[in-house]
Amino acid sequence: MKFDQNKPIYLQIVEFVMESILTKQYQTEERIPSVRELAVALEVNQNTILKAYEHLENESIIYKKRGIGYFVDQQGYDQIMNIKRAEFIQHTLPDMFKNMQLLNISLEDLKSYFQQLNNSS
Amino acid sequence: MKFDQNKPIYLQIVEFVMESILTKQYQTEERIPSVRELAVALEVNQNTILKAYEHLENESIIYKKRGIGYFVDQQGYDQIMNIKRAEFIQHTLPDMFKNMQLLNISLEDLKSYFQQLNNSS
Amino acid sequence: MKFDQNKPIYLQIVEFVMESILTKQYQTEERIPSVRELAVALEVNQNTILKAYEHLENESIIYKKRGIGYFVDQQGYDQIMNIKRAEFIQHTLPDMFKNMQLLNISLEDLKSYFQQLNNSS
Amino acid sequence: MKFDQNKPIYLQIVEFVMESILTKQYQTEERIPSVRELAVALEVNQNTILKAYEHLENESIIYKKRGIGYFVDQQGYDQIMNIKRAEFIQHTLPDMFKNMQLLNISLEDLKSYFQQLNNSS
DNA sequence: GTGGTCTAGACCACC
DNA sequence: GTGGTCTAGACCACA
Repeated sequence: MKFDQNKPIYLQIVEFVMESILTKQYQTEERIPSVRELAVALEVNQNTILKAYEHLENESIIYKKRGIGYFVDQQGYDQIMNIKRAEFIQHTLPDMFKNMQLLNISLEDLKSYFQQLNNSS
Repeated sequence: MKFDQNKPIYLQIVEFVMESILTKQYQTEERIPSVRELAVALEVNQNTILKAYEHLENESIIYKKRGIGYFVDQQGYDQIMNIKRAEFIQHTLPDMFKNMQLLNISLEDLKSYFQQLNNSS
Repeated sequence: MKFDQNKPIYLQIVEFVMESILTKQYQTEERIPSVRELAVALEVNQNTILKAYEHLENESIIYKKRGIGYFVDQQGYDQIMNIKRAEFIQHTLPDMFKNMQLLNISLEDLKSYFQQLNNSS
Repeated sequence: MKFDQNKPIYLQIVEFVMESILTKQYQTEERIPSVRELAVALEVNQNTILKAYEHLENESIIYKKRGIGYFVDQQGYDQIMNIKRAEFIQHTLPDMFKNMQLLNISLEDLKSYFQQLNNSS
């Protein structure tokens, strides 16, 4: 996996796990990869994975069973939705609207970008 | 001026100068405040201002004359637009579209958010 | 290491690192000394080393990994060659030819200087 | 006149005057432009011209008559030749030979560069 | 006056 | 451990 050097790696891993849960790759109450496994898979220090998992644990998205591993919390999916929705409305949207004004981009332009991205992916 | 504690001050100053140019408060080829002046005005160290100015100089947004000061580059305005546009298309947009899919938000929803923000401001 | 008092120390460090790469003392993708290490070794402030490294990073000669260190960029060697070649052709050469005319020195004279220097070294 | 922002302007003016003397545009014992005149002509601060003239005076290349102006010294021409020759041999040449080795440029290559420049000028 | 370099030292986030 | 930000203050060359 390639990481953006401008954002903390552990936060990018948090994102990665969140998306895996949102897309149901990790189901509710299912065990997620161990710290070691993921560290090897992503070619990252174990401490970095641990920090990401602790972060997710603090947000009640995953929980750990001692000696066994980390599991997707029952309320994990909903928690992620809440967090993502809040961030979207409080940061992503205002930020985007501000830039649209500065760059003179209209909602119509947005629509065509949207279609372009959909076609290419 | 109050600074966001989560972002480097010098980058916030970079933003500040860019917006001053975008809004024509600093005109093309006009002299911008000296390092010392701005340091006093913003209550930060001179080195912090200098770092911001050097950053802007690297992006060809401002240039310096020895012993005189910093000036808005002829192509400064366009450079800022290029930078902002690139960031918008490469990061803001894909990020937003991805979140829209995950959060199940449609373009129609976006439109109504847009109108809400416009009314309230 | 002794520094020439007429040139900024950080630029002399830039030169030093470049030559270490050119002479293969630092190999491609190899880690170079940490900011602190080099600061101690050269007896200068950490900020001075950092400034040199940032300069080299801007020229795509080295790159950094968060929390790990600086590494020689894949294209580092070529970049240095490009920079040095450009400087040679745009500055050193025209400067020399101009002086040769003013001082009435011919290409033949140059050849003998060249041989003198080679013999003495 | 356009100045290289990387070198002190007053030194570039020193160069300019030296070349004017070498090419006999300013003859021995002839009066050179007044500080004010040259300042206007080159669009530079008078202090800058003054600094250049004082520098040239220190090297016995020009001398001043109070209330009248600056004049090319009797030994001015020879002085310039000495200075330029010394600099050429001590700095320009070794610097160039060093770069030639690093860049893998031979004396033959130099010859062709030389002819190119002669043709284009 | 202007920008620029450098230091010593503190403090931070990240790996 | 790593890089990075920031400060206070000194000192310099240049216009």
